Amino acid sequence: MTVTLADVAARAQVSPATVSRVLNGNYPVAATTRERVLRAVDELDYVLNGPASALAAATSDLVGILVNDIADPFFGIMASAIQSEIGGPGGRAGGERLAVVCNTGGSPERELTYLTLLQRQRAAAVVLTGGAVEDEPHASAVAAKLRRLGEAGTRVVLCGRPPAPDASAIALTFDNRGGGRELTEHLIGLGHRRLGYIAGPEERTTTRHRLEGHRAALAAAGIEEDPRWTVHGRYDRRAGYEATLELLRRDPTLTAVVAANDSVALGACAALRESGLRIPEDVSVAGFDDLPFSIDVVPSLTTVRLPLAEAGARAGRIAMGREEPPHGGIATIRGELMVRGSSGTPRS
Amino acid sequence: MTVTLADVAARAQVSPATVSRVLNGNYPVAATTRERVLRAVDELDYVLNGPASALAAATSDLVGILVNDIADPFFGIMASAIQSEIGGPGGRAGGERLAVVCNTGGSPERELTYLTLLQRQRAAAVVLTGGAVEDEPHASAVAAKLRRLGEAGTRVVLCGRPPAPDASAIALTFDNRGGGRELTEHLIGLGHRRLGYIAGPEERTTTRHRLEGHRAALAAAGIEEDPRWTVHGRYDRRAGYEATLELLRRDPTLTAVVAANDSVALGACAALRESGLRIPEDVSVAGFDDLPFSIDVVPSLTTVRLPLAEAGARAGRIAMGREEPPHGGIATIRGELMVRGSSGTPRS
DNA sequence: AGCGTGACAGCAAGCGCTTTCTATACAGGA
DNA sequence: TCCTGTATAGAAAGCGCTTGCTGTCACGCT
Repeated sequence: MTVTLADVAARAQVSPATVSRVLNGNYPVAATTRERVLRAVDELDYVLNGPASALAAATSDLVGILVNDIADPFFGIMASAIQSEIGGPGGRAGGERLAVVCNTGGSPERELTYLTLLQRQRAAAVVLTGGAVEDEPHASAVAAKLRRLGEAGTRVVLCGRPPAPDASAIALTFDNRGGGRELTEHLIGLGHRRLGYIAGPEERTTTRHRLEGHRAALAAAGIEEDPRWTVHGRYDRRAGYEATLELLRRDPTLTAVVAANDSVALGACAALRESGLRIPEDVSVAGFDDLPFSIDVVPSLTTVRLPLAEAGARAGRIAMGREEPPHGGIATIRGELMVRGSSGTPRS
Repeated sequence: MTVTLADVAARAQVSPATVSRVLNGNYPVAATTRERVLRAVDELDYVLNGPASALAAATSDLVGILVNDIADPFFGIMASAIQSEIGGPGGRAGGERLAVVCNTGGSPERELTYLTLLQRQRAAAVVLTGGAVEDEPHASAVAAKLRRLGEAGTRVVLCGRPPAPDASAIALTFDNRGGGRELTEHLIGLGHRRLGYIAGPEERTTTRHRLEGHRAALAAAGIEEDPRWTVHGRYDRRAGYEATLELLRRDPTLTAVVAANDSVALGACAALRESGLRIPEDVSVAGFDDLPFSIDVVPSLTTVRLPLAEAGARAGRIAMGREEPPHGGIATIRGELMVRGSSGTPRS
């Protein structure tokens, strides 16, 4: 039914071994023979059987990219950058690899299952992006799985994710804490003293780090934080919208709202406007990530730019063994404060 | 080194065949035996070898999702919906499938290579999303490849993509033409007579269809189009920004700008504002797709909502054989005009 | 002339699983 | 009691490819 290596070999009048070697190009084959083989491949429209070759060679050309939410540009941008370096089709020549992005939806179980699936496929490399879940049993399960993957020869790289406690994987981490701190310092510098904070889901590292940075800035300025000023929600505009309404309900005198990320900030802006508040005259707003739309909204968003594409590209190269891992296996990538229209001095 | 089926069998004191059957659950195995096997699997921390099982069974649990640009929420949302229905981890129970999204970057070659890679992996199904490239040789190469995939048992579904000429694949198409027409009719209804159009890349079906809809509306209203009113660019904000500047340069009297999609519209808004024009008082703006941010920008964007998530989910179910394909293999999905703040009556 | 030496090509042994067919065991029914 | 049917387990033959090892041949050297 389907064409196999043997068929090609027969047609080219060579042994299957020779065909395999022509296709893999890692063993000397005379030019004329190669030619003959390639012609046969072409004529028969032969396509290598991936599973069979993966089995025989004990390696595969699959590279997994785990993301929390593929519909979120934060992950999309990173995934895109990683993938372009993985050198899937169109990347630099050489082994064509199938870069596959897996959407965990932020669920620890799915993350684990995808990891198992990739392990099952004997993936060549795995890149995990975005914040991790801090739930203890899950965290150690993931760590164990990553260790096992590493032992099996799969290269594991974390991108925008805190290093594993046992440092078993190479990690490119975003300095969420530092960015969060800088952002809030900026607002404090403008004169704000009552700042609401819309945090992400409780159990995520990203959420915690950004919040810690925020609080560190408050503490450094001697501002005592009111527990009512913090609300948790998901990382999307809807959550930002609702959280802002809640914040306003709890304390209408807030002069600034710091959001967990740009999408949340967008929702916050909508809520503020609907509440009749002007930005930034009445309330300042700040985001995080600097996604593409952030500069276009009105007023443009004050935020912390994270070099998502650069980090992704680097992670991709490291995963492919095309770049040296950072010294010590861990690199911290800093964000850059982008001061724009959504932040201003508080109303007196 | 690595644990194999045979190791598990030895430990559980059964034959490899039995272990395989326990794992695949499609053959009667006594409860006590099953139990013993599962315990052994657990104790040895055994993970099935995907390639080996795919080879032996001649099927795999990979499902491919092709997207033009993973960093674009348009595709992210669809991919996410498809994936959740594919029932990757966390989906409904049963066969766990590895849904992999492949980023073609809009390049025909990469699209083709990914298709080959998926064919090589003997993918269970493939979903192609978004507009196709109209370049003839490429189009027929893709069609041929899809046909071959179909013959090999891979289910092929097109989502948000025009049906293949030979109707070889199931297609869920967006009515881009109708949406484009409706949108422009709306603007004409408001009194606009000089409308700029920022189209996507020339060779894409989506671009052409939306533009045709626009022109049909103009023609129906007896408005003769000035060729200077159309500019082509990519589907991103940057392109929208630049195209708008160009449009303004060519004809400063335009009263409306219709963009290829929401991101482009966002860039257009930025350019207009920087040119000192108010929206919609001086110039109306319209987008397409109704991405999540479109309702939050100021002014909120008049656009055509495409049910991306619903379409994706449906495509996913069809790909998994969990929903009947539409009658005739083709379904057209209509968009819905969303009239919002960015469109108004033209300045007299 | 004899022979070491490259440069290629082929043989054949798996890689780890699935699955068909066969074997065994026990329960009823005749 | 013997035979048949049913439930369950095992033996073994691949699935299509890779690769270590074994030729074979044509040179060029001594």
